[in-house]
Amino acid sequence: MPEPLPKPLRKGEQTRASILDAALAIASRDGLEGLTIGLLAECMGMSKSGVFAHFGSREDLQIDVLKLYHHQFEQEVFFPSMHEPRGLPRLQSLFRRWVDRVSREIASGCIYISGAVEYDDRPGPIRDQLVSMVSTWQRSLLRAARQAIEQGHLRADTDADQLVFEMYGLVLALHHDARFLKSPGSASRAQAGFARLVA
Amino acid sequence: MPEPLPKPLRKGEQTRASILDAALAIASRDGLEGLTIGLLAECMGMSKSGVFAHFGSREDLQIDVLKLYHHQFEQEVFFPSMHEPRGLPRLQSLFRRWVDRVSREIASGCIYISGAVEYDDRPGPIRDQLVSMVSTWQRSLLRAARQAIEQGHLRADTDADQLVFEMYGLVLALHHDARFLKSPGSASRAQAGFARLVA
DNA sequence: TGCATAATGGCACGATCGTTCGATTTCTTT
DNA sequence: AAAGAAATCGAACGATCGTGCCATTATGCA
Repeated sequence: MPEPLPKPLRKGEQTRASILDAALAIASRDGLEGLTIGLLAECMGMSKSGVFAHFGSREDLQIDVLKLYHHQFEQEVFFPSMHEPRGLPRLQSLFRRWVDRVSREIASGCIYISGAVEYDDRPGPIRDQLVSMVSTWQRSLLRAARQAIEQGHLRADTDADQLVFEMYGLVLALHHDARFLKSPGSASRAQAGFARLVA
Repeated sequence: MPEPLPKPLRKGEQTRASILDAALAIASRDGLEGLTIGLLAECMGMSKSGVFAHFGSREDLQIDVLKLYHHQFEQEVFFPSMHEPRGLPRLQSLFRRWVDRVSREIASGCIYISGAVEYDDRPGPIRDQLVSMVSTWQRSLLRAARQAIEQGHLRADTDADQLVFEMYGLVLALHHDARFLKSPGSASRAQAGFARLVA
């Protein structure tokens, strides 16, 4: 019997993937709202309609960019930390890898952070997707924090939600000071803040 | 002798001021990049060119909006705190009033915070103005923190820059969680974080 | 090597943007 | 009240946006 789903042919998927890569780079620098079909086409050296044909709409493109970013974030930050033992080591690994990634992103920009500002008052599928991803990430942090408390690595009266709130604040401050104010040494400030948090 | 500078006549200045008010409201909700002449004209019930004539360009309008925001921020947060005694009381007042203002801004949005993301990679006069204002605010916090150390209200080995970094992070987390994630109780989390910082 | 199909380009549309210009209305002052 | 200045409007411009349509080229399989 023949393949009922002939599986989208090679070339298309390949260029689609490299378009998505370029789109992610643009969205990181200029924000998801700055990701424009024309600019993307120019970066790819192809026509607007040629680019457009790979996505049903600009919104679909933006959402695919978000999913790609989420995937990379998981691969780089979340999954490696899951190999650390439960409790404080895992929580520390999550935070360290997170800070490392955002530090490396200073030149480009973190989509979770810029997206939070761009879509804090703009309902729709993009905002929904973004909220879902950020919430997932915060829940992962919360779970690790609670485990660290259970394991006795943190004081028993620690407020896990408050801890995650302040961890997020440290990374937001890092992004703000480093990327906006171009102030050096923000990464070590974030690390120092975390050290004091879990002391 | 006649007035050599007949002083810009009444009507113009008055409508210009109310246009600026509307512009500030729009920029708070949609960001400085979302502040558009057409939208502003619609809000004011007048023509695009009628609105435009009050400002040399859109960029000038945006900068004037920034200056207005800065002025309001000073009036509401900075100046009242200067009546508090030097040291911890003044620092606490600055932080409390700051958090109060951002909390009230949850419905509209804080231009310092959204602007930092919008213009972190977009050089030009608007970014310059924004960086200057935010830097001024951070220096004010830093001065108050140093005075609190001098007065012996904080431990002598306190790192004032680190303290300001973490204070800023708490407010950024408040803005993020409350405005983007619509999560309640963020204001008290920010206050709790500050209390632990100065303990 | 053909042929079907996928991938891309060219072109145009309506909308919106900032901005300009000239006419017109409204205000201020003499 | 008349004159002069200031304020506002209406229409248009070029640019850019997302998107649809159709022709053209490149690709993968028989």
